[in-house]
Amino acid sequence: MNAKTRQRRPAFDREAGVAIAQALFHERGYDAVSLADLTNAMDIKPPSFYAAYGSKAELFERAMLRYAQENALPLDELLAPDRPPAEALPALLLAAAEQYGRDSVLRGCMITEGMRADDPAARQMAESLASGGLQAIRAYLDQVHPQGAQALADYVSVTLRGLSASACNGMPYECLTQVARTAGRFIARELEADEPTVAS
Amino acid sequence: MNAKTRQRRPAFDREAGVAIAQALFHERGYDAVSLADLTNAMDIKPPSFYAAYGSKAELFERAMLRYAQENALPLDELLAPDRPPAEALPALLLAAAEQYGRDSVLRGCMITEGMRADDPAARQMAESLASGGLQAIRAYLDQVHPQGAQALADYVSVTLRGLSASACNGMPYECLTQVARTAGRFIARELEADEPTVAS
DNA sequence: ACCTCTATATATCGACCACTAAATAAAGTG
DNA sequence: CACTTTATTTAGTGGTCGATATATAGAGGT
Repeated sequence: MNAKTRQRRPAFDREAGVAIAQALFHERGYDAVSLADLTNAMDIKPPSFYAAYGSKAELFERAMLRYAQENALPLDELLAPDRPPAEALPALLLAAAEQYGRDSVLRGCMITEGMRADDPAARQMAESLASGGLQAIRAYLDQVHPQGAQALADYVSVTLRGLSASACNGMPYECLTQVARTAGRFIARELEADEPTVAS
Repeated sequence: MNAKTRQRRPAFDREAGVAIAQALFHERGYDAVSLADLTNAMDIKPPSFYAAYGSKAELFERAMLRYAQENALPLDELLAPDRPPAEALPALLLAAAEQYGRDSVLRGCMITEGMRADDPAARQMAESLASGGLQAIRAYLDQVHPQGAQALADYVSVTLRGLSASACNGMPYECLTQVARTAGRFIARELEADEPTVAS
């Protein structure tokens, strides 16, 4: 028999596959990454893919969770309750802009952009993850700036979305950070207008 | 022969088809609207579609042009050269927020969101159309506020993108307009800090 | 009435989509 | 070693994608 017998690779690293998927989904978005893209990048066949991850949407969720653990902004530190909002919010915006524009290929916030997927399941996963961050901002502002907390949180949310979308469309790093500094300066000025001096 | 002979409708209204396509593309985005969606909504068959519009991407361009003519913000009036930027830019942001959140189904800016299409041709068409609006903002600021015109234009651009993306993801009308007013107030405060009184 | 031209209808096209049934090679277990 | 389990392989599923070849029905001119 000169017919070459079927060969089989050893089991592939599932966590490494999640990392590969994370990069692909972040770079192109959920809908633009096909199963063939994923299996080619991981060098596996579709049945191995489904045995390991269940479905494209489930892998997307694992990839977003991995992104959140590795790349999410340290909201606990940025929005520490003892930090004044006139300092914390500008720092948050600047940190976001720096991360969104740092890498030339992985641009914007993977979770924010994941909320625009055409697939409803993938979109809800992203929205669920994103709501956690927004709630953290809201909770921080409820503590340190109760009057107008919702309005400020909404302003920050819209600005973060604009930064992520602009980063995805190629706005350069310096431009993103300058916009973030501008918005941060605006916020600080607004807050200092309300409370020029500390109470105690 | 009892076989029913093939029937043929009279020629369909091509401009009405563009209007239908405009609504579909605006509501769901370029990639999420299929040929079958378009031909079903127009009540025509694919060959009629291609005879009339050439391709899905060409129809998307016609739909965006129609959107620009009908729904685009009146930048000429909003950014009239004799209007002070502390008044014009807040008005621009508020007008955008009102339009992006007015309709419950046609949300956000069709052109801004079109820039996120997976199809490169469709994306470039949208980017080309959007650059016109950004250039108008930039040209206005070069005239009325030459120092820091680019930074202000970038800030406005990012805010507009954030408003459009937030509108698409369901942020309510009142929330969008409040954020726009907040950003407008920030801009006005910044400009009045630079030029507290008029020179002449 | 006859012919011409255009736009329609039928019926696909090949490519790609996410996903899977059946067979088999490797790894684990006694 | 023999046996079971697990994960891989090959080879496909049915469906949808954007786009089209061919035939024919209608409109208009003469």
